[in-house]
Amino acid sequence: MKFFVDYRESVIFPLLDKYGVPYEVRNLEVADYIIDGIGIERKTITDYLNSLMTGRLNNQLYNLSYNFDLSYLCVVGYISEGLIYSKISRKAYISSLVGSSLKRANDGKMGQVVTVNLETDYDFVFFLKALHKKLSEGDTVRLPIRRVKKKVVTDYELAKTVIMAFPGVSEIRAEKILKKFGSIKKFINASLEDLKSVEGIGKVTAQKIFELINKNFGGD
Amino acid sequence: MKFFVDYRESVIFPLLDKYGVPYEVRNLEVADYIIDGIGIERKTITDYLNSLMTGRLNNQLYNLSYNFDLSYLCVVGYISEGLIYSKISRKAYISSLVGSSLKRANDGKMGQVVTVNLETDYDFVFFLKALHKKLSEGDTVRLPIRRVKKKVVTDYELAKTVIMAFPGVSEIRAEKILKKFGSIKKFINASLEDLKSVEGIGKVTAQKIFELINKNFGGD
DNA sequence: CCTAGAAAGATATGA
DNA sequence: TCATATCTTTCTAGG
Repeated sequence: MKFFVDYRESVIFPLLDKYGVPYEVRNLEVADYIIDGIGIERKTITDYLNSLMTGRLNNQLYNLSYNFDLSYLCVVGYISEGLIYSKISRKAYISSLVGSSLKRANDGKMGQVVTVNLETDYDFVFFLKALHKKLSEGDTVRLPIRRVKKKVVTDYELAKTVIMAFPGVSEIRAEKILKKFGSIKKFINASLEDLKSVEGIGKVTAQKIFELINKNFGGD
Repeated sequence: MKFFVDYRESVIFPLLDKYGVPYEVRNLEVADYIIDGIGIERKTITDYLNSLMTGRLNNQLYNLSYNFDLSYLCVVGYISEGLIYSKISRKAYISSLVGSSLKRANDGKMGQVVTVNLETDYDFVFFLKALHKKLSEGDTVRLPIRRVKKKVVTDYELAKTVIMAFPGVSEIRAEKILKKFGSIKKFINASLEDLKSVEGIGKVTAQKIFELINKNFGGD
């Protein structure tokens, strides 16, 4: 997965190198970093407070929101320290946190900007690394499988776990499925009608399950 | 505008009084505070790190996301200080920030959870006040909250998750299985020989998987 | 959330 | 086919 860094972020390059984050330098227009369509803007706390004062922050948030479905505004530094040397009040800073998360275009269709406070540039690089890793793994989203904790796991529990891995199926439905079809194989080979006939599974869930079972991802 | 506070948040009551935020005490199920349909959960940094360790944080984030289009997880305290007295590594903490912002339901339709770090309970109360004020003013266009356009969870990921639910199969093997068979259905209907022929799956694992797939647990 | 290390199993080799 | 050694992956426990 490509990880683009704006050439002006040269202070961060050595840290990226040090912590083994592979990147490509570019001249980026709207953000300092882009990973997989997600924009990241890095600001020191001083920068942040200044932009807040001049009103430039609003524009930048708008740009991020306009250009990315999801973007991060990473504020690097210790808040209290930054506030000491700034004319901005603590109150105004906190209000800005509220404002940035609520702000939207009138059509409500713009992207979410998430403001993150990180203490140091090291933290920031770890943040980038974690983001890069998560996105590469596609792990952002996989639902946790509720594995059975006990040491001795029965086949019945294992089968249930497999069935619970389908979207929209939790323990109760899994039990009903297993009761109705008897085995994983029979469940997988069930028709859409059969799936719908399970108590607690409606047509939407049935459809989703059915599609997932049959969907082809290539293969030999 | 109604501002509901859970009765367990009594430590915050005096501060709310002091700073003139009008509220009503309730027994709230899914959040500590609710303003205009927005849920707010307050956690000390210690709580946050503990929940992270036990995995409870995931459930709580899920609940927030499930119940509110927009919700805030407010972490109160100094991160560095919290980390000193915790078994969680700094890296783990930062990764958790990434994770929480990316977490979604598999259809991408759930609410956005915004994690905010605030240094003190005073800051937290200012945060509430600012939020209450902004929402009362209605100067922010809030709804509809953006829905993620593309599926955040691909079907491929879901299929992988299902396959990973089998004992002895984790990410690497799941990918190889999906690559070889192409779909869940073909995998489930594979012969023992076919299973064994997947790279990384020997006769022991193949046998276990095969038996689990075909084992009958009764059924109608 | 991460990391480390144990445990389990896969694969390669040689007889 | 089996025994052995080495390597990979999974999975759990601990931080």
